[in-house]
Amino acid sequence: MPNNGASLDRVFQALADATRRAMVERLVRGPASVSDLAHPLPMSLPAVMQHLQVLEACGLVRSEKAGRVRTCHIEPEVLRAAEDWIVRQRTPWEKRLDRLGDQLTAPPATPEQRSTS
Amino acid sequence: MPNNGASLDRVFQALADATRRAMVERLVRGPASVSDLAHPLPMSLPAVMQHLQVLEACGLVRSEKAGRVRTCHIEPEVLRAAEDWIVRQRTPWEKRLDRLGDQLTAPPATPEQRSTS
DNA sequence: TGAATGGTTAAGCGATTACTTGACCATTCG
DNA sequence: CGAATGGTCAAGTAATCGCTTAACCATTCA
Repeated sequence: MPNNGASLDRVFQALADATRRAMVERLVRGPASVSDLAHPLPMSLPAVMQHLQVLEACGLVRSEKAGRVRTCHIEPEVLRAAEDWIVRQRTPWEKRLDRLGDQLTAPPATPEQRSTS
Repeated sequence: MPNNGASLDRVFQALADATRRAMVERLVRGPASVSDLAHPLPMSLPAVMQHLQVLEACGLVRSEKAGRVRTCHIEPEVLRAAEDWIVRQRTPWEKRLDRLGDQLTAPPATPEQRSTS
């Protein structure tokens, strides 16, 4: 289960594009077809398809085809995984700020010790 | 103030790389020099420098040089901006789930209306 | 002074991105 | 049937990415 690093790569990479974020913003308001997604975007349909493939590759979006129309919907858990990583970063530096309150006058100390040398 | 699209692009792009995320994970535990950052990473110093430049370009990290050592620290507000975008997406689909509870039996309706045609 | 340490610059390279155009397939409907 | 609609495939391209090596500068210290 690639719930780890490589998949976070893909999720953040997917979110690193304004077009794709716009597609996500659209999909959180409800499912949409590929051309619904494409309609407000200033690019060709194949381009939108490629963005959609990026979103699907990282699990952020899923889609099924019924007749000739493919309907896309968002997969909120993956969005949540990205959020979780960020939140997990916040916790350590919040703790650090606590300790900073305790020992504001402590010596600068070693900011980071070299492993063995 | 580029609190908007283009800067979110850069932040997510910065986070879309495992090396850069590792650097962030390190920095949330406290400031570090460039070579501190580089030490656990399987790549050359210049490569780390380039990653650092990406992190600085999006405001996620700041650094000052004292003597011959450059000390880097994280800039939590930018991390927060990325988190905020994700959270803002969660809200609409949570609301959507509420409405879904109300009208589970409603007609499929128009998933998205074409603008004018 | 001169060597070690810490960082920086520049050039180059293969891989990946974000598109494009053009052709094409499949479903639906007059 | 045959045209319109919705989507897909393939190839090409310019720009960006992640990394390397080699050379170099600046601070510190024996």
